[in-house]
Amino acid sequence: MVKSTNVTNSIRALRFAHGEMTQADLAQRIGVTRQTIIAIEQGRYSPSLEMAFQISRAFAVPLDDVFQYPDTERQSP
Amino acid sequence: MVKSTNVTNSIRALRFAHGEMTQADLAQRIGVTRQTIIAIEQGRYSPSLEMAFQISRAFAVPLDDVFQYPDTERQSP
DNA sequence: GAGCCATGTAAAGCATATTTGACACGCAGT
DNA sequence: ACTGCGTGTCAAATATGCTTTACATGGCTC
Repeated sequence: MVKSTNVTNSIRALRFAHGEMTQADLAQRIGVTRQTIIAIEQGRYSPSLEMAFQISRAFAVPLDDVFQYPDTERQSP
Repeated sequence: MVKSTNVTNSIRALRFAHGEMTQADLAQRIGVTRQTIIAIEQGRYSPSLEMAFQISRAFAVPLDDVFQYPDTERQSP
């Protein structure tokens, strides 16, 4: 498996929209490492559902507002 | 870490609400194994975000309709 | 120019999710 | 009683998420 992930996110945008929150800040607030935030923010892999919920809650927005799932996305049509 | 998961779901209910869809059916439709469906349905572990999106899409409902995340869940208040 | 801060990269290792295959049980139909 | 189906369980193997540590860069301040 070489594909990174199909889920995109708006974390970076939300971070700035929430008072210049840094990656480290967000990481701490959620309870994960900075690494994890970086990787997710860059779409290297999709987080666990729990992580996703925590992130969306950190920004006080619905989950669908943070993560977008592109259409029916076939692996290899 | 011994806790299984904090995320609950309504998969079983949705399956029946969608024409007696069996676990195997759902698994195939989503592209995972029956094992995975069983485990998630029983809350043994929380799926990846992608999996969650696929499941909710299989039922044509918003993600928050399938998975619920309990309050602010503190590990040890 | 030295020092701090925010961000990015990399590798090793542990934890968890997902797969595969096999078996058990209750229930309906023949 | 036998068969098929939906569900559940167990165990081992592979894949992926997450952590830890360490180092590199650009921008900023002093």
